[in-house]
Amino acid sequence: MDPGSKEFRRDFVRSLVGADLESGKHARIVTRFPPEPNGYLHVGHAKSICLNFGIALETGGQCNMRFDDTNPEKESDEYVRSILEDVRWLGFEWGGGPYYASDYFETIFAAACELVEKGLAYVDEQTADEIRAARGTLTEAGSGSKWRERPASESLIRLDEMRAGALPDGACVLRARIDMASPNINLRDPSLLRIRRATHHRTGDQWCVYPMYDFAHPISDALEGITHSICTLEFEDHRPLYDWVVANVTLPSRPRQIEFARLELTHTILSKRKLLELVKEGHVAGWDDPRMPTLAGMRRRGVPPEALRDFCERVGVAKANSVVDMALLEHCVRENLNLEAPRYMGVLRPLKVVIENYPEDGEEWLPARNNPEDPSAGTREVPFARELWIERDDFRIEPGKKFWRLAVGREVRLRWAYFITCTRVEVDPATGEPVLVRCTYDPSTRGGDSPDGRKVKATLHWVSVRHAGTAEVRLYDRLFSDMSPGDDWRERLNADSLEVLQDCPVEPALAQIEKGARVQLERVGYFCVDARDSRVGRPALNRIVGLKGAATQT
RNA sequence: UGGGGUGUGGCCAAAUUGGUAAGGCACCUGACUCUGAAUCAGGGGAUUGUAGGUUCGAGUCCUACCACCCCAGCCA
Repeated sequence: MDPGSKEFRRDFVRSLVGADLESGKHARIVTRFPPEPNGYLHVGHAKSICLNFGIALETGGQCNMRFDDTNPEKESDEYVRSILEDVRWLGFEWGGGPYYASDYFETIFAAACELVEKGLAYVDEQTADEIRAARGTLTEAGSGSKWRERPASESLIRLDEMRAGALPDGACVLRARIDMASPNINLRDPSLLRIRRATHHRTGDQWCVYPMYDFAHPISDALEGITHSICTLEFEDHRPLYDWVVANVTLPSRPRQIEFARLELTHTILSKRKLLELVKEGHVAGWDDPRMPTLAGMRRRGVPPEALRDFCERVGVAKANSVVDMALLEHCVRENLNLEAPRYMGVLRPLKVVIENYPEDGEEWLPARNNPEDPSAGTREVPFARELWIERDDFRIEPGKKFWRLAVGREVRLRWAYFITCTRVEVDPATGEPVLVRCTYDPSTRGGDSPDGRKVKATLHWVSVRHAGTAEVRLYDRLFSDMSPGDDWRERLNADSLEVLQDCPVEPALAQIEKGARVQLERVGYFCVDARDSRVGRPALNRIVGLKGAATQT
């Protein structure tokens, strides 16, 4: 793609990148996706992944997969594995690597020495509390540490002791000497290195001094030749510090940081802390619960990665914090699945129908299109017999004006089969609910069309009682009833976010479907055959998303 | 309160050097239809945060104000 083209410059980040390419500032673009391996990836990360990998793909550059693993106490190998799996699932590949900030610890330490030698950093022996107290406030300047002016040689010795493990945790910290009176608090002599005796998931006990994000990130970027370091808005006022490091440390390149607004979605929460609480408190079944906005959850739910990528393209990239409507994600999923998902018939809440003029032990297999949107998907055969299951919602004892499905005296079509007319209904005297619907069929309408051209208003899905397989159906819905759950999200959990239906009759072909398959249950919605809980002959179907205005209305 | 950002229809989001508000989602209507889906065709909705100013003309320039977000970790 031509980076100068209007098509490429869809958003302000791509515009900046395109300009740098056109001006010749960079011959090749290198971006990076730098998660900290301390949690699972969610949709918000997907936006960043699509942006960074997308730009690399579109410009013929590269995007490095890099772990920002500078805080051993919170990070683990389990997270790096899940993150790599999620990125791969989303559909992206990285050339070299994956890279790790921890691979640069030696270089970062050398950079620390360089800064000290230049008089741009010093080892501060105040306690964390003292440092905090001296930092000042939003409106008052901070004051310099008594160690601020100590000779470089002295700091260098301390620095070596820090690295050698001669000093206890918290004994001192390396600080940049910038400006204690800066209105930007990030510039009031920020900490660069701290002592932490913790086993790192990759470097083990090799180090007891670890760099802070603000120190490690620009150096990591520069070492990898990153041209554009794209991050979220909250790092905007860290940019002066990022630039300070890049300018004052001897580095092979000068990356540029660009910030964009992170994604937020209605009806869910995306903060790592809240997601963790959701899991820990048992509101969901785990990180990959299909209701979770995590990539693992969405994958389990059955969201196609293509749909998720499409969604990320559609939300756009800008600097205004915004909350995207969940409906957009659902739209992307439907649009993808409408073309891709083979159709089957299955009944969620069964009601028995007897075709009284159909032979007692009669049976016939009728051809059905697998996907009306895609002729190449072919056809399959569906068994028809005298006793059928239909959806309870498709029958009404007292049909309203707007209800045009089955009722006594009404004629409807059974998908791919026959026209049937309801003659009477048997009702449970206790509840008043219909328990059996009696109908007659018109043999001349075999296949679903009437030779005399008469029309029916409704087409119902159905399953032969005798031939039915059974499935467990999990109806997933939005995790929160409220558009923006906020901090009292616990009170806004959607009590109906999961409804499990056992023994739902499904057509034989569906009972045999392979795990992981995504299908459409006609007139009901899109489902994914759960990879974990399905058994041969008894699939567990996760609802990905319902059909628009599904068959459960008046 | 200091600093850094952002404010365009319900939700996102465009708008070359100021020239008289794209598009998508959502919603509504009609057509079509063997999925009340899809598809197709229409439609409603914006005094572009507010108030002034410059200009023949401002979302775009100037001034003031308001609202919201981020920052005082030895987290990222």
